[in-house]
Amino acid sequence: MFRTAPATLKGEQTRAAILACALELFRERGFDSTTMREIATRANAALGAAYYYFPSKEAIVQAYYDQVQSEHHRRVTESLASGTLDLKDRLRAALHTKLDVVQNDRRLLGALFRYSGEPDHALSCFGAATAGTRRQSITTFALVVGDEKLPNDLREILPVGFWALHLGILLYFLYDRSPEQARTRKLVDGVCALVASMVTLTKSALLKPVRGRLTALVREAGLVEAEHLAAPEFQEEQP
Amino acid sequence: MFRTAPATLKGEQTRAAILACALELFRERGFDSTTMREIATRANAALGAAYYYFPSKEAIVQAYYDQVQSEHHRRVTESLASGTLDLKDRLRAALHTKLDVVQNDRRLLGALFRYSGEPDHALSCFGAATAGTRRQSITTFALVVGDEKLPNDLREILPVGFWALHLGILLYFLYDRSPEQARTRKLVDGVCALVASMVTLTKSALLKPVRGRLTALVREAGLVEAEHLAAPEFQEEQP
DNA sequence: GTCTATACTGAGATAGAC
DNA sequence: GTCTATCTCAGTATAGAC
Repeated sequence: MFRTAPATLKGEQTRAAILACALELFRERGFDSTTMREIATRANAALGAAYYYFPSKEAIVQAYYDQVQSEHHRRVTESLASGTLDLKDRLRAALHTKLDVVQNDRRLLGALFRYSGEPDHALSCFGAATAGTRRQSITTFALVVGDEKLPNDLREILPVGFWALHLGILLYFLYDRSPEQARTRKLVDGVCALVASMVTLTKSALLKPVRGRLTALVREAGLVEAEHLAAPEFQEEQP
Repeated sequence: MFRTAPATLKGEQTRAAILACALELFRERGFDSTTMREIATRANAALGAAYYYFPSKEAIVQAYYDQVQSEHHRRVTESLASGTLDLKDRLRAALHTKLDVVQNDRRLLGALFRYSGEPDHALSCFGAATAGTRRQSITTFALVVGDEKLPNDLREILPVGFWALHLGILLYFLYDRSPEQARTRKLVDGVCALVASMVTLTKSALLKPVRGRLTALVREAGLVEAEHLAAPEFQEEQP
């Protein structure tokens, strides 16, 4: 995604300083109005140093997001450790912890979606280059599914479905101007209750055929790969 | 959204030339690798002229998309004129005609999503500045719902739901490398059949409560406004 | 391998003359 | 309404210090 981790301790410190100062500036002034030169200056480094570690300004946000994700995984693991939560509450925990992690970073999070419509861009959030990040996030949502007693086809698509849902929630969150994004929090609660009900319902005879068609569709569309770890790489060429 | 229509005939011609040449270049070389200088040169205009009519490069794509949308509305109206299609086939017609209109423009369509994560940007596809465009598109999908016999709450949210679905399809389409995006076409067919089945099912006693909760949630989230014409403006401030 | 310093290019965007 | 000149800033290049 970006340059490999620094080998030396000093290198690691420089990289961390650049990342930290960049995030400070993004939070203060937003992503666009922050320049790479300001970032380097605040980090007491030369412009070249910033570009040595991050190939572009957007790559810094991507690095931030990788941190967000590992922190999210940690928190979800922690929340589910007791093993006492049902599906609804596990999903609630996963979505709320995600929001907790990014709560103060709405001004920079938007940059992550900048290349979402460009398949070949290195920073496209659906592109091949970010498949690793995506796979990890889906793995986190696979924890939410856990060993819930579910039909196999549902088990297969639910992690990807939850991941997609969480993207939608993040988008809503970005646009939510209510104090502390309380509106998004409320939406999360409602959505989780609804999703849990729907999952239960798909076991009924009435809905079984629809469930089968849905899962077949998702599979055929290539939206889910083996082991619940989607890497939506589309085959075939058309140059 | 962008500058108002030119007053003079000559002005209108210049604007049209710039738009046409820009689209040519975007199709040939993609959005990013086309420069505003090249666009102006090909249109026999100065760089300043291009910026006089379009405040930014992305604004040109937005102008293109407004054309796409009015053409889409025209085609949908035409397709539904006979009045013989059922809900599934009306939705199919709406989605396929949309794809027909943009079929050869995948290299520029992606730019439309560039500011989707930035609420305040003039070209955010979910932002206040593009509410008009969005409202029109939802109106087109309201035609698909038509006078189908449906519970009122469903009638209220379906146009917005179809519009959101169509955005997802467009995104899939952008990433679809199968020849002529046959894969997307197949997905559309599957999705339409499934959606129609699900709409029918929501009338059953088993699903009525879930339907009520879903529609309540969508309403509370502010995703649908009066008269089926959503303008997702979020209230309250948090400066 | 990890930087500093500096100069340079390209392109989006703007100001102001006409 | 249109053009020329100019600005800003992301990103590159290079040469060298440690």
